[in-house]
Amino acid sequence: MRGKLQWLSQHHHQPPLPLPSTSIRQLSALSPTSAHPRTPSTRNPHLSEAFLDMAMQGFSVNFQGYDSVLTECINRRSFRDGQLVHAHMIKTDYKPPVYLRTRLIVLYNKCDCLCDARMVFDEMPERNVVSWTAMISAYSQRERGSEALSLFVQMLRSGVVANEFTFATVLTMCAGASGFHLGRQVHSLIIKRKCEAHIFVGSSLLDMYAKAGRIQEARSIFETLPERDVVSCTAMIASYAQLGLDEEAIDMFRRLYSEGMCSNYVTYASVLTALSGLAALSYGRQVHGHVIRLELPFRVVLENSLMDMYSKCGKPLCSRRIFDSMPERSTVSWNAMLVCYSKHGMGEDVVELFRLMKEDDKVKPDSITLLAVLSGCSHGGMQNRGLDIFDEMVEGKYEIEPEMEHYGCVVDLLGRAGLAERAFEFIRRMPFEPTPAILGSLLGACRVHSNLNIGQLVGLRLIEVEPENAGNYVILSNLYASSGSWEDVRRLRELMMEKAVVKEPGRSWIELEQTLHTFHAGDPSSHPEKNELFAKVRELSARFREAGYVPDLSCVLHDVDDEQKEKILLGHSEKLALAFGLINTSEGASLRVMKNLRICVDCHSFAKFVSKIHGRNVSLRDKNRFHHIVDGVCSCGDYW
DNA sequence: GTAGGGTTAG
Repeated sequence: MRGKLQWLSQHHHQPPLPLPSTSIRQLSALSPTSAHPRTPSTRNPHLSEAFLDMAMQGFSVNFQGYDSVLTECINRRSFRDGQLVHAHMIKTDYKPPVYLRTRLIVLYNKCDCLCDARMVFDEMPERNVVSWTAMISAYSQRERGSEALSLFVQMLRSGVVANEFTFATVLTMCAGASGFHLGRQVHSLIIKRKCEAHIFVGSSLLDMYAKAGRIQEARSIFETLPERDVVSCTAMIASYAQLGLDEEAIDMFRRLYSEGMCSNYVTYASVLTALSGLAALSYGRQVHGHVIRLELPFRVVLENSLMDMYSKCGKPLCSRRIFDSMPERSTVSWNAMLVCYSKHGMGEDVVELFRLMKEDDKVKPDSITLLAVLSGCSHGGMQNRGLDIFDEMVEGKYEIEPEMEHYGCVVDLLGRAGLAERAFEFIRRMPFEPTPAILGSLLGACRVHSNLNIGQLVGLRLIEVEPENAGNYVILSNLYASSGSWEDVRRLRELMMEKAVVKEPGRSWIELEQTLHTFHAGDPSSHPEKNELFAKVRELSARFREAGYVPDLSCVLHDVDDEQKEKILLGHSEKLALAFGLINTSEGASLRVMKNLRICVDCHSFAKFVSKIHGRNVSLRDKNRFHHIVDGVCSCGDYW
């Protein structure tokens, strides 16, 4: 049961992550200056002026002169000066060689003037691989994939041989599901050209495979790289983290760290993503200590991931402390804080923070902002405010077109307000076909408000479009059970057996003394304290029954008798984790439990009794949100 | 001269 998460155990010979108290100095020594992103050069700030003076006086300029002045313009991203240099070439009838024309492409691209760059490119009497790659890269950086791709094809057809720069650029463009097919073809070409051993090509290649979900292929590319650097190592760690393979991400970080890998701000941002997924608070705090002391550049990015780590570890106040101390904030920073409040059901804080964001001229709300605000209003019991904000959105107040997810939030808002009929009508009038997630949200609302009519309609439709999702059957079964329709519960169970539903195995975990303890539903087999644990859950259940707890058997859809159903319920992973926490912590200590799926009604009720009878604050993170339970009352208002 | 990894949601 302790399983693979043992990397967090204190029994390891070496510290699992570099601890702030012991190894800061060592880490500082490892911190690479070379890996810091390039900053615009500030040397020779008057070169352009000197050039312009000379040009005004009618001097002609030679190759070296143009080269140095263009370099300066590129470094300073000075469009105006660059344009004057370009105009001077034309005026003096200077015919720039390929090299200088390529410099002009780079300059215009850096100044965000893609059209000018393309014009220079089109007017080139001859082109080499560098000028082609510069132009392809320009399109790729501005997310103009189709133009970049068509140029790449033209380049190959014209007989110019692609080099490592070209391949790295094109592969980066192919990262993402839609580019995978092309990426594979590029990979074959790379193998033919024997470019694969190049570290830039290798890291973009592994990233391309990982972003297509092919983590094994990504890993094997990584393992066969002839050398590694901070980018290729970080790409591998980030790939695991982005796919939710958090333990693998941390294992990889530990391995590479022990092998002397350099880390930079991107590495730590990726490590924090993995720690957020695991809700490994004590390790997240250690990383926090590090990044402060290392004084890494790009603080905004790092602080954003720190905020998110604290949020996902159940510490919204810590997130806010970071947010308040930030010298500058991006839209992502605001979004991260809004999402934090939303997941923690802090509706008023969401609304207030959104108000402050609108007052800040430096940032502009985007689609994610509105998603966070709408879902925050829903989870935080501010339904009317949420509906108003959606109306404002439709009116164009935020200049953001509502997308499917925003419509989904409205269904959630209406459902939570007990307006299932209106939500149903809203779905019918939406400009989109409802996704399973939207139908699921309405079904959940019908369960809470015991609306059998609409619930049945929506539930059966949902099972039709998403027959493999066991959660749908369970919620509809809850609904049938609560209205006493036992015959329907039986029929539903048969239907589920027929469709051979495979449920994602339930898993919960709890962090105690820097070790994550994981529990799988119905399987405490390998844990040293298994007997004690099962006995404890039984004992708790019996005690809670005296206080009014009634096991909700409709949460079990197996075709077994009630006694067996109760046994299955007692084996739910979050109950095992809660019992483990009660046994191993001192009286009155808070319990922080994480679950990979949505919490079931019965476990939610069980957790409320834990808090009430044992005087423990329980913080439970499920797939969708946090449940903060104090004295038997949950912050979700029993709606999730 | 041209190039690779990252933070919020789902």
